This record gives sequence, structure tokens and C-alpha cells, in this order.
Amino acid sequence: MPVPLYQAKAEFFRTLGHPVRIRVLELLQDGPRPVRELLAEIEVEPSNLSQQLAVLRRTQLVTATREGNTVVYALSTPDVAELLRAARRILTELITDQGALLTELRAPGAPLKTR
Amino acid sequence: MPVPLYQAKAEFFRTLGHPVRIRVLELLQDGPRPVRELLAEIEVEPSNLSQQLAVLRRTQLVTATREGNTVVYALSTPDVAELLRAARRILTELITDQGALLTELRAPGAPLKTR
DNA sequence: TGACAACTTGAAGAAATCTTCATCTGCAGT
DNA sequence: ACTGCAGATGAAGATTTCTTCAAGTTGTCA
Repeated sequence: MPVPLYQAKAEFFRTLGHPVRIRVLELLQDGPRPVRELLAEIEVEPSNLSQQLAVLRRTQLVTATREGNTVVYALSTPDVAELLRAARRILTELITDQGALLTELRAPGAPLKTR
Repeated sequence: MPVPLYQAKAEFFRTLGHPVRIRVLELLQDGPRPVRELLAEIEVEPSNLSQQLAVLRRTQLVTATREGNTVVYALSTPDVAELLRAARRILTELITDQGALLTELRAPGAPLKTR
């Protein structure tokens, strides 16, 4: 393997590991969008958004197309949407598990489940 | 949204964004394994592996169980395996799509397409 | 109990990533 | 050509994450 695959995978996940980039990808799930719209929905400075879009472009997760005086971004493959769904499933599960534990901890006198 | 969900997602992906942690998760896809075995397959110092395992434990992606004088790790949910598969699909696609352009991936930002 | 093995933990310097600011490019309208 | 707008880029300081080393647990066995 030219570049260790697990290295590439790690890099890939790291590019997803940023709130703004996640939001961008989620917004693009519903179809292409101009930067202007992304900017309206994500609370971040224009130059910061641009930086994050550049990261997504470098890893080929999105494509940018100039249309007149605006730039339109789109997911480069629908697989990305599927990945985000898989992630959401896991997160939901992990969080509800934790949440259940938390509520039990908050209820004094209630016996803790032991596994 | 209760607590920014996209923040939690980003954190989640960041924990996957490390070569050693990825390898660990992939090895655990085939079932639980003692640290000793992980150590034999991953080229990393014991203390470093331990640090990475701690990260995975904190985010609840894996569980650790002491069995005699060894510690056995396991995926906390099979969904993790599915996520890794989805990631592999995307990566494969992105990489084959690029073909010869792969070399340029590292260097400058991809130029904008013009229409 | 003492020695050893298997891991974990804390801490600190090194390295990577983020945010922000100033500057720059490409396009449209005048 | 000049101006303004939409984004992009480079660079620097702040923040986070990594790696490594020394020291600490916990369990086993003699």
C-alpha cells in the first residue's frame, strides 16, 4: 500500500471532525448550495467558512463550481450522506445510553442498574 | 437542538481521526482482543497505545474488561463496524475517482472548476 | 511478602489545527 | 477602466492534540 490505508482513513475522519465542516456537509445533503446560503445558516465569519470549505475541497468531499458571481458547493458523492446517517445512528445510541445513566444518577435513592 | 448536535458529531469524528485508533477499531471488528494482541499488531509503544485506548474508552466506542492479568477490549456496539465499512466505501470511491490526480491531493488546494 | 508482568496515568515538549486579519482574485455593472 | 461584491488565500498567534517518559496500579506467582 502506497500510503497506509488506515492513515488515509484517519485523515478522512479528521476532516469530518469540525463543527462547521459537519454543518456544511449536512446542508449539502439536500442538494447544492451557494456559499452565500451556507453563510446565512452557519454562524461563522466568511473567511473562516472559506477555510473550512477549502479543507473539504482538498479531501474531495465536496466540489465547488463558479456560477456567475457566486460559488456553488455540492457533495462529491451521495455516499457522504450515508456515512453521516451511520454516524448519527451510533451517536444517538451512545448518547441515549449516557443519558439514561445520567438520569439514574440524578435520581437519588433509585438503584443503579448493574450490568 | 439541545446541545449543539453538530458539535458532538465533530467530536465523534475527531476521535476516529487517528491511525492507531482506527487500527484498533478495525482489529476489534473481528471480536474482543486483549491489549497484548493489539500491541503485537500495531507498531506503537505500549503507553501510546494505552493513551489511544483511553480516548476510545472516554467516547464509549470501546469497553475494557479486566480478565486476570490482561485487559480485553471490545467494540461497544456493532454499529461502529458498519460506520467503518461506509467510510471505506467512500474512500475507495474517492481514491479511484482521482486516479493519477492523487499526487496533487497533497499539494495545493484544488482549483475551482469554471462553468 | 517481594518480584514481575501487563497496563494505565500524568505531565511536558513537539506538532498539528483553529481563528482571525489583511490582502488578493474573478466577475458584473457602470 | 473603475468600483463593488463574493469568496479565497497567506500568515501568525492561540488552542488542541500527539508522543514520550517516568512513575503508579493491579493481579499473579513463587
